[in-house]
Amino acid sequence: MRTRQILQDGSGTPERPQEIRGAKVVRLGQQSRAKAAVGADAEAIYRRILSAIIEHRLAPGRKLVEERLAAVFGASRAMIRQVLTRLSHEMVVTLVPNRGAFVAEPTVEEAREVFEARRLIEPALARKLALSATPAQLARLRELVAAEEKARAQRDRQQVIRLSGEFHLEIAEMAGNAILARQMRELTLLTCLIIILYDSPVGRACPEDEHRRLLEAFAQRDQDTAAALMLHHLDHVEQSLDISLAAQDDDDLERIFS
Amino acid sequence: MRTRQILQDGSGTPERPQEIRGAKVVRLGQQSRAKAAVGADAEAIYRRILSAIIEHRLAPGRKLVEERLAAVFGASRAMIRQVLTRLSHEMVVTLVPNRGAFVAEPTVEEAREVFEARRLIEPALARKLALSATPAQLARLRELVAAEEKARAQRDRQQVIRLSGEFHLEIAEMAGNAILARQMRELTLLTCLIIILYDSPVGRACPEDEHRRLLEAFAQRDQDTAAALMLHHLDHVEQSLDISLAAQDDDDLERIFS
DNA sequence: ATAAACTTTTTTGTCGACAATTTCTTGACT
DNA sequence: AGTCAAGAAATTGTCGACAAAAAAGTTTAT
Repeated sequence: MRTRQILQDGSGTPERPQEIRGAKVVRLGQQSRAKAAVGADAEAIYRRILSAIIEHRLAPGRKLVEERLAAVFGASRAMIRQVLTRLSHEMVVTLVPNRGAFVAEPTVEEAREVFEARRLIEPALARKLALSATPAQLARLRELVAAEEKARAQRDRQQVIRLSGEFHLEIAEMAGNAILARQMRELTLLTCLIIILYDSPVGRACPEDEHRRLLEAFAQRDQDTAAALMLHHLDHVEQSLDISLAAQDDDDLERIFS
Repeated sequence: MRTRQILQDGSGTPERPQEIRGAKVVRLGQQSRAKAAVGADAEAIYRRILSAIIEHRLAPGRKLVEERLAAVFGASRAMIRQVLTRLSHEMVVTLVPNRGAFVAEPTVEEAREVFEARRLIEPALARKLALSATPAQLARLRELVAAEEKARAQRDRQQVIRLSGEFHLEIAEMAGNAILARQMRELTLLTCLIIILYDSPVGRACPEDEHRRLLEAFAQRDQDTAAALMLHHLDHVEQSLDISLAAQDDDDLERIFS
């Protein structure tokens, strides 16, 4: 993956002193190729943990013990702590006082809310991008869709989820509203967790070519179609979860008696 | 708050710490009456600093020196640091590596983006609330509007800004989507900063009774009117800033040559 | 055998100290 | 004077140590 120059990330936009700043662009946490067992800045650790969560190597609910992580990354506990608080602000990790950090487990209610939020925001972003997309941007999106289709062909479900999220995030960033892009990043990350949690392994026929059709609408500057497709796509993804949303209720037994 | 029973499984480490969460509801940082010079948990410090920023006692761009704050609140520097990173994640404070923390100064571009985001989200929330508002909720909103009108009558501009933000935030929370409410909190906080920065002292005729009319639409369960009023209101507020948005360009001299 | 009470171990929370960096001050030079 | 450089002061970044809390393990009594 190439390092792209986009100003974003959860820790706030660097106001006045525009550049300074590490400048590393953090997407949905693609795994860093360098295995680098030692020497680690907070940014790198952040990305590796995020990757592990997105790629489901750290399952939702999993406890993240500070000292353990510190040992793994050859970092101090303070640094791990810093990373965990950042992840908790991004809602990927739940921080429970005196208990520790856990990979977030969005509830069914939260899942519904996330999709409701996305339905409000993303069609509007699609509309914007349809109006303004440059050839370079379209090429970049095509690249992502191609990678996703390839991963799908190889039945690499984790990569499909990650790349699909990245596709939506890229659209948000291209739409030219950094604030909304930031919020979409949160929603996209949450969506990855939700899919991991609530996706039914049976009815797997989700986005298929919907991303590609969306892309075509961008290319043709067809705002209405782009917005409509995006809305439909989101509904589609949410629908594919509904089955398990119901099934999940059984699992809530412990929560009911508390 | 209740402590929930967490089931720890032998092999892996799946747990579910759902929803213990901060629990304390933090609004836009109403000033705590207790001046409490000593003994301070992170939450209290957070609220006091946020209050100071919202109420413009800490102006945008102002540097926040850790040790100074630690002395003021009788807390350790580590604790201040924790609060500052939280504020930076909420975009109220900008954290510059090796330089320190500064009260955020949203750019004109960011201001535009914030209002664009709000136009997408808030009319939908207004529509939802119009459908579901309970008498108690309406009473609470009436209370807020009354307080705002009183502050306006007393020409207490800071309180007007704060209460106005609180009104919008309350609507977001009542609308029944916690994710969106959270995002609206960020946007509302940013809006407070934006108004402080870019409000023209001349054309002061902003929301007037718009909040009250919105409230009436809720009371009558008139979804369409509520959404339309909200949209109009947001445009109105943004318009009132436009004059200074242009004027601000002059001020950007330093930014241009950097 | 079960459950409560106690003890040990693990894990998190907090602080102060030291190193690295930036900012301010002083002084020399053109 | 103005600019630059070196030193001093202030400020941030990082770490390890200790205290507090929770979890796991052990004993004891019923």
